[in-house]
Amino acid sequence: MGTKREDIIDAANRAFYRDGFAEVGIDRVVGEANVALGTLYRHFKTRSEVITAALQRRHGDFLHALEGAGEAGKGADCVLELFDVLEAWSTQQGGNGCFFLRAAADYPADDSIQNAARSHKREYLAVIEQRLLQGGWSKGQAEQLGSTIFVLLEGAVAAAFTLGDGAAVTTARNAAARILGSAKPESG
Amino acid sequence: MGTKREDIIDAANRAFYRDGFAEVGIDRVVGEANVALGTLYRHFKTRSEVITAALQRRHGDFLHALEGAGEAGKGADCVLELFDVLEAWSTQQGGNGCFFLRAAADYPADDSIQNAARSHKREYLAVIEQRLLQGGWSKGQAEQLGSTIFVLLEGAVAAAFTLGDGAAVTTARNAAARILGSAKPESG
DNA sequence: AGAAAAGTAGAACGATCGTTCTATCCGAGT
DNA sequence: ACTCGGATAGAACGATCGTTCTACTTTTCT
Repeated sequence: MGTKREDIIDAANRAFYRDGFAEVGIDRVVGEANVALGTLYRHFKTRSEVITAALQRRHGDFLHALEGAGEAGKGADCVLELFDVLEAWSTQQGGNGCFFLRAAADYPADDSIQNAARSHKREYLAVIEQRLLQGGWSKGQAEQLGSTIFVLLEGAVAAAFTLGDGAAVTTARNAAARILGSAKPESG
Repeated sequence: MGTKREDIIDAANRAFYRDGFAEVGIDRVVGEANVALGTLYRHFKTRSEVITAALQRRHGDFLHALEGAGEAGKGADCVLELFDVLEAWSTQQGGNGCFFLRAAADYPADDSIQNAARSHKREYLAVIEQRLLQGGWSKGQAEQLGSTIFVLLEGAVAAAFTLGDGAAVTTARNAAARILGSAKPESG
């Protein structure tokens, strides 16, 4: 059905993520989506709605990628697999940093964009904590370790963007492994 | 002398960092700088030059803040003080994430902006490695640990922005302390 | 088949934006 | 006193952008 709508959202995701919100306009999005201008404005009331839809779609895709791997792991492995998913995801997307942070920073006055970014990060953190619980850590440990893993994952995408390669994800993964190893679920 | 120029750069830093590149124009900068439009264009040839100057100024201020603290520490302390400086800096600036990453993401086709962001991060990483050397770690350890500390620092500002409070910096600092503790310079 | 909905190409509009220009004014230096 | 470089306010311009509109064609549904 709404395949045109999906095309627009896909194109918006690619264009905005690759070239930045400041440099791509609606015309670039319709051009990359192979869609008429009127079609976009039939599906979305405003540019802000396009961006919000792109964020929501990316959130769904990312969560799907997260849940598609590492659910069977035990101990630290099911947490560390988050880094593997992130590395594949980041390089596949182009390694231009976190799309949600970029959108939130560019449109601090846009409530729907702020909401999309905030709720994404909340759910992301929740997934991390759930993996820690699944790995055998207690609820209190999961909250504490979850924040640390979250910082490492966020730092990984930021550093990968800055340094231009995905080695930072491996660095973050190693750090996470060391920290998880020194706070084993058996010993807590 | 060039106090008007400084006013413009200051205002650009505040406005762009607070409200994002997509939402603030040259008129907002001149308005916040209490300066005439012609004055801005006497000092800068283009908007891109204003942004680049803002980045360079912020780089200088940040490095100055870094070098102003923790130079006397020994061992892990002189590295961990980077987190303390970052926390003060981040909350003082408003906690809207890394200005350089945001600029680099928004203007991927602007060479001077890309250069300013890239060289900032390079120097930042160099400061971290220098602190590790100062703390007694070997050159090889400094490079390896430096990447990890860098990831933690980058993750700290990103997470602080997302979660809205500075607790992420403390989380990152604790993680850094644990990692530095398990790779003591005496034992390497 | 026929009607309703969705899509297309492109013109058009109003607003905004980056940039330039004009005219005037102020302050410092020989 | 006269000039000259920097500052000011604001008009002006061309480009772009987001959004709407028109006219036409295609798809979809019953």
